[in-house]
Amino acid sequence: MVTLDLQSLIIRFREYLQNKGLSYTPQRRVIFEYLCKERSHFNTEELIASLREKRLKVSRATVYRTLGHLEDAGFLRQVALNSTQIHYEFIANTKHHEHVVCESCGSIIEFSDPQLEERIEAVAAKHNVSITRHNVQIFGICRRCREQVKT
Amino acid sequence: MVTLDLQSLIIRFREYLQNKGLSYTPQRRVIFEYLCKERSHFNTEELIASLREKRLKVSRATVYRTLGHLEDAGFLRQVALNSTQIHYEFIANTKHHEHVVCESCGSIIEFSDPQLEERIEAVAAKHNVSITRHNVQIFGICRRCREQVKT
DNA sequence: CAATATTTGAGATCTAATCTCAAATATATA
DNA sequence: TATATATTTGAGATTAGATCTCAAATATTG
Repeated sequence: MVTLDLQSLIIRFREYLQNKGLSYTPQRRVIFEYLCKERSHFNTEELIASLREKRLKVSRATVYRTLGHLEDAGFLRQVALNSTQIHYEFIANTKHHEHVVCESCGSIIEFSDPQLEERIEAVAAKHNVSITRHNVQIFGICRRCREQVKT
Repeated sequence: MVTLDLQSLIIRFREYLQNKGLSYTPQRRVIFEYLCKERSHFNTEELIASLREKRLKVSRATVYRTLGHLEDAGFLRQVALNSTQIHYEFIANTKHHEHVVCESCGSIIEFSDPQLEERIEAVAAKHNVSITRHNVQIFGICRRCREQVKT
C-alpha cells in the first residue's frame, strides 16, 4: 500500500507548505514534480544539471532551498553515500531501505532488513534518544567487480 | 586486548609505509603521533587548526595526503556524521562501534551492538558483496535536549 | 488597489578538498 | 662519498559544493 500517485503527493506537499505559511510556487512545483517522476537517488548538482537540460528554469539557490523544505517535509532523506556531497533520495513513494555501495563501480544496491531496523530502534531506546532518522551504508566490492579483477 | 601502546602503533604504521615504498617522514610522524594521542573523532580542518595551534608545522596538502594513507592503512575510518565534510575517527586503539548523534546539541554517543553487526554481515553476504567497511548513524534528540525544550 | 510579506535569481562568498610544480629530502647506486 | 633517481613537501592556485546577499519580481492580505 504505497502512495505512488502524483496527485496525492502534490496534495501532501501543498499541505506542508500551507502549514508553514509558504506558497506553492512554480519553481517548487517544477522541482517537486521532477523528483516525483524521475528520481530516486541524486545529489543536488546532478539535479540542477538535469533540470537545466530539460530547460526547466530554476536557480541554483532555489533548488537548494527547496530541497531543504522537502527534507523537512519528509519527502527527501539524506543518505551518506559519499562524503563530500549531500546525497538525497526521494522516499515518499518507496519503502524504507538502506544501501550497499560498490566501491569499485559505484553501483548501489538497496535492501531492507527488518531485523536490522529492530536493532537500530533498540539501540536508540537504550540510549534514550528519540530517533529522527538513521542511515546504514555497507561498502564493499560487488561480485561483478571481483570477477573482473580476476581476469 | 587492545593495542593502546604508542610504540607498537608506530611500528605498525612504519611497516605499512615500508611495504608501500613510502618513508616515515617527520610530517607523517607528527600527524600520526598527534592522532594517536589526542584524537578520536575529527574532521580534517579541525585537525589542521589543532596542529597549527601547537606549532606543529605541516602543510594542509600533507595533512590531507597523510590522512589518505592512514585510511588505507586501516588506522582511520570515515564516519558519515555530517554531509559536507569528511569526518574521521581513529580506530587502531578502540573497538569497533557506531554512532548516535544528537541533532540538537551535536553530542555523539558511541555504541556497539553485535546483533546489528551480524545483520550487516548477513546482508552483505546475501548480496554477494565482499564488505570493506560499513557505517551506521542514528540521528535523534537526546534526553537532555528533550528535557530542555520542555522548560 | 495599496501595503506587506515572501520568493526568486544572479552572482558573490565561503569552505572543503584537490591539484600543481618547483624546491627540499630521502634513497639507491656507482 | 658523490651522483643520480625518486619521493615528499609546501605555498598557493583551482575546483566544487553549498550558502549568502539583496534588489527585483511575485504573491498575499487587508
